[in-house]
Order: sequence, then structure tokens, then C-alpha cells
Amino acid sequence: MAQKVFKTVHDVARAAGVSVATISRVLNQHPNVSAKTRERVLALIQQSGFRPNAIARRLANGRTGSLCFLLSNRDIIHSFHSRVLKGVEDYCQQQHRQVIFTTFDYGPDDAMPTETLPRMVREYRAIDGVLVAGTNYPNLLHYFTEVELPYVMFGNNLVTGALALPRKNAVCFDEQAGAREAAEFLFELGHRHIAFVGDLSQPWYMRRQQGYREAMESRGLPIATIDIRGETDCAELGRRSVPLLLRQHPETTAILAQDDETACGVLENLEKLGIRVPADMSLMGYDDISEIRYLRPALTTVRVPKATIGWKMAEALAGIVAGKPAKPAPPLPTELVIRDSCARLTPAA
Amino acid sequence: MAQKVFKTVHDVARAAGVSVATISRVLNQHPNVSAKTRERVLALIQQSGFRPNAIARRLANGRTGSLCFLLSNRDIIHSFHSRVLKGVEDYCQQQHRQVIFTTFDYGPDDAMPTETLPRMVREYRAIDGVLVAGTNYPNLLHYFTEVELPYVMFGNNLVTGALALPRKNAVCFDEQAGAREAAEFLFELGHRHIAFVGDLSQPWYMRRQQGYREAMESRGLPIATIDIRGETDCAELGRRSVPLLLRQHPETTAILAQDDETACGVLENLEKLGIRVPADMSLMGYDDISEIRYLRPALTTVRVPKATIGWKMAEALAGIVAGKPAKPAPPLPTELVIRDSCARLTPAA
DNA sequence: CTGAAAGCGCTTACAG
DNA sequence: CTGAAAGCGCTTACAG
Repeated sequence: MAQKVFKTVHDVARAAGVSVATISRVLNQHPNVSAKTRERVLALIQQSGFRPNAIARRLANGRTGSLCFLLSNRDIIHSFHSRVLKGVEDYCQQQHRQVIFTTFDYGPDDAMPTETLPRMVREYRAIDGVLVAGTNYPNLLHYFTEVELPYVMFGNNLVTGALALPRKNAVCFDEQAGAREAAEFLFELGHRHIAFVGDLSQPWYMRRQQGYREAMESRGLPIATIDIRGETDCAELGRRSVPLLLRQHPETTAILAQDDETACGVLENLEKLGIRVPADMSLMGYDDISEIRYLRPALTTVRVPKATIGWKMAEALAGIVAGKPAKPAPPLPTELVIRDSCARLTPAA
Repeated sequence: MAQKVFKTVHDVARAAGVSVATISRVLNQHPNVSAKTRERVLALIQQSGFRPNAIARRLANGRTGSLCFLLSNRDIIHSFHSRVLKGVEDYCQQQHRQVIFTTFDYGPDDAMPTETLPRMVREYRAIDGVLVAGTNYPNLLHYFTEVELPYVMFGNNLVTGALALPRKNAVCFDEQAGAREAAEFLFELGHRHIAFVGDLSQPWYMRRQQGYREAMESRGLPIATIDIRGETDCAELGRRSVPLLLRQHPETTAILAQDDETACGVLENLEKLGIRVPADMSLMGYDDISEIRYLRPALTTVRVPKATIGWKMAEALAGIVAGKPAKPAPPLPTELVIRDSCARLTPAA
């Protein structure tokens, strides 16, 4: 016999000889349905391949079920954020939520409901809330507050004014502790002249330098920081730092770079000068991005728990949306990944 | 005065002294509204910050406005697919569409409406169509056809049976031509003994090898293929290929790897044996993924137009959804990216 | 356990 | 150019 095709709950209800309310109840696993009717309806749905209209469900029950992953001010999706997104998606899949991906470029002074703001965040109820990734400024966050759109931030990536906002709805990792452990690791290897290379005008790199400084100061070791500002290409920053470092701190035996890309630049110029890593100089990155996968020597680095950050952000946002009070979560720990770019300091050196 | 907060079109209509139909018309830029009313309504909307309910709009007009980017059988989002996704998002943003990102793991023999299939693709009308990325099999594609869900595939990534399906709804790049050009480039540099390293059991790598073969045969040059099967880690495949290659084709002066990761493995083991790239051996990758960014020597490779692929896929899907007849698009061209890993063959060698 | 009916907040012919 | 009314396809008190 020809298979009936049901387009709406009404079709199913008619065939089952019950009301649409009952169909809706079995669709939503509502307990108040007799086992008998439930089975009959379920069978009908099965064989007809009936699929309820998702939009209608959302309008009726008032829940959109979707979280928006908003990547701000990035022209490409770096591997770092890909991993965060993957964590978000894993959580959402498990929770039967959907993740809407979008990007947005704006400046700190743009007036906020702007034309370029993605449509779904401007629209009312298109999304339950937004996961704020990339680089963000207070104007956008204020807008979210104004229109009462719940959001959760990736706390480590906030610029200036955004830092002062309440942090209940932020997920972050312990940037400072990661740098501290990195410096301590180099100390354990026997290094006493450890330099930090970075751009201290950026809050996140500043925190890393602070962790480094804490580790050094608590051991009475000298601080050696090469602070290069205004260079947005980290690899280039790393390259430029090498001559400065060698001149200003020639006694250095180990370098802690502000991030992996910076480390790549440092490595490149070190090698050009015939300084071998790790034989002559130990080198450490930060982040553990996939771009360093095939670097030789394999880079020892501080791994940031990217997928976990995404998962926790989605979880926090879902909680807020569900009305649970947002509570500040403790920062996520980083993990030291020991590969080949750091060596024990030999007495000869 | 206290700012009125309008929650629905009715609130706005009441304040403007018109009907909701009129509000809807100005919201949708319908021409049949007098300039006067339009302005008044617009002003009201402006100052009240009224935002129409997106879900209700979709239910009423029957369009969901969202495309689903489905990444199949990948445990992480590789940089390759990040770029494709970015292209999709760029197109969708411009078209005021939203992209729903999801992942899905399945096998070629799984029965298709499975529990693990993401909810939004199971639901009716949650999405307008799906962009199929990652590795996919016929069973999923058949399911889409069955439930009449429009889809567009990334054509280069289809396995076995999926290859035989009609390709009107596929976007692909010219894999074979890219490999041909790569081999020709090595030829121009004076190389006559060029080897291909890869896994010919995979259709995509097979196509690359075919391009290589065409270039070689048309010049009467010998084919030298190292075909290693069953190794899913390409870098490892590359590593393993080196001793085989040196034994079987010791005359080789240039290697065309099936992809960048394979090239990384080749490079690693070449260097271990003291064979310098490019001085002693030229080496070429394929894809131009971000993981090779910091490789030294910088890898000469064939760039796949990832973002363009994403853009074209989204464009094609939007066209199909809009009822335009799907027409097969010509394959997108690749681009040779010349960096430092290939050198002119000197007579001495 | 079940059904009739109102409601979610828009859009869209249809009339005027 | 504008409005009244039906409709999009569900869900959810409310009654029974």
C-alpha cells in the first residue's frame, strides 16, 4: 500500500483517531499518555516518516534552542577558535541545541545596533544567547545587556573596558599560572637566565608576563623582558625580538615566548644566527595551536584547553538561559606539553 | 519620558495608529506603503528598539533562512574546513542567512535516520538545506533525497558510491589539474625524476596521482609512485615513504607529496638522513593548510581555494532552495604557491 | 488519560 | 495605499 505522508500533527491525529494535543504529548514525551495510544501514534510517526515542523515548535513553546557562536574581529577562523567551536558544538549536540555560527567585525567605538551586526543577534528571539569569542569591546557587550540577550564571554580575550565588567558570565583559563609553570619548568631544567618575549600592551600577554615574573621573582632570578608593541604579526614580533634579546640580555639561555607564533618567529631568527634550539637556547611557546604541529624541533608549550573552554561556555550560557543564576567559574588549568625545544642546561653552557 | 517598549507588531501598530499589516509591510520593505506612514512607523521602531520575533516570521513566511554546515566524520575542525566554513559564513552574512554548524559521525552502512543524526537535520523545516563537508557516504545523501532536504556537497570528498551520484549539486576544485601543474613546475625547474607519494586507495589522492601521471607521460618521463595504503596519519605515511622511495627510485630529485601533511613527514625523514630540502631534493605539498605556515623550508604547495569552495557551496545551495535549477559548476582552479622547498636542478646533482 | 480551543507573533492574499 | 482575517504548525493550560 502507498505510504501515507503526514505533513502536520493534524494528519497524524486524524490517522490515529486522537486529537493533535495527544500527538504533541507523545512528541514531547509528556507522561500523560496511555501506553496504548503512545505506541499507536509512535508507530504511525515511524512508518510515515512524519517530521514535526521545528519552527512551529519553537514559536509555540517559546524556546529557540539555539546558541550563537559569535567570532568577532577575526578575518579567519584560527585553529584556536576552531577548537573552541568544536567544544561548543559537542555540548550543544548532547543537549539537542543548535549552534549558529557567525562572525562580526567592529570597532570599540561603533554605535551598537549597527547594520553590520549579524541579523540573528539583532532579531528578537532568533537565538537564546550568544557565545562571545574573538576580540571584543564593551560597546557590544553593553548592547547585549540592553536588549537582554544573555551572553557568555571567553574571558581571556577581553579588551580594556570589557575587563571591568562583571565576570559571572565569563569562562577563562589561568593564563598567569600557565606562564608561571612554564618558567618553573625552565628553572627545573637548570636555567637561571630566562627571558620573556611579547607585547605587554595586550592584556592577555601582560598576564602571561606576570606569571613569568612571579616565578622569577619568587626565586630571586632576574627579569628579562623584550617588550615590542604595535606589531600585530606575532611571528614577526618574534623575529624582531631576537637581535634585541641577544644585545640586551646575552646571558639568556631560555626564552619564554608570549605565544606559539611568536616562538616560531624567534626560532626562525635564532637558527639564522646559528643558535641551535634546544642545544644553545631553550624555547617555549604558549597555546599549543595546530600551526606548530610540524615544527622541528617540536615546540614545548603551554596547552590551553580550547575545547573545554567552548564546552564550558556553552554550558554556562545554557544555564543562564534556563534561569540558573550565573556563578563565576574558577579558571581552567593549562597543561605543560613537553616536546623537544627545551633542554637541560649543561654546565658547559 | 519613559521609552515605550514594544514587544510585538501589535504594540507598534497601536502606537502608530495603523494595522499590523502595515507594520509588517514596512518591516519587509514592501513597496505599498506611503512614505508618510513608513517614516512614522520606522521612527517608532527606531526609538522603541522594537525587534520582530524571528521565529514567528519564519513560521509565517515559510522560509527558515538557515543553511546547515554539516561536518561529517571529523573529530576536529581542520584548518581546511575552517576556511571552507568561513567562506560559507561570508556568503550567508551577505545574504542575511544564518549558518548552523554541526558535526556528525557515521559509517557507510548506518541506517539513516539514526539517533545520532543532528536534530536539526532530522526535524522538518529547521533548515533550508545542508552543506555537506567532511567525509560522506551514499546512505546520508540518500536520506537527504528521501526527505527532500536540498544539499550541496564538497565534491572532492566523496567516498565510493557517492562518486556515482549526480553532481549537479556539488562544488569541487580541479584536483587533477593542480597536481599536473605541480609536476610541470618541477619539470620547469629541470627535474626529470619526479616521484609521487601517497595512498592511491583514496579517490582524492588517486586523482592527484593521475594529474601527476598525465604531466609525466605527456613528457615521456618515468612514473615513480610510492603507494602506501591503510595509513590514515599522513605525516606517518610520508615518513614511511622515504626509505621505500630511496630504495626503489634512488634517482629521484623531486617529490610530489599527496598533501601537505604527507610532505611534512617526508621532510622530517629526509632531514634525518641528511638529505637537504631543497638543495638535495625538491619537495612539494598540496592543499596549503595553515599547519605548514611555520615550516622551514617554507613548503611550496598547491593551494586549494577553500573559502571560495565554501562560498560557492552556499551560493549553490541558496539557489537550489530558491528553486533555481541546479547546474553543475566547473571545478575551481587551484593555485601554485611557490615558496622555498623546490630548487632548480643543478647539473652537479 | 484526552480533547477543544486559545495562543505563539508574524505574513499574506483578498477586498476595498 | 490600507485593513480585517485567515493561516503558518505546533504547544499548553483548562476542563473533563
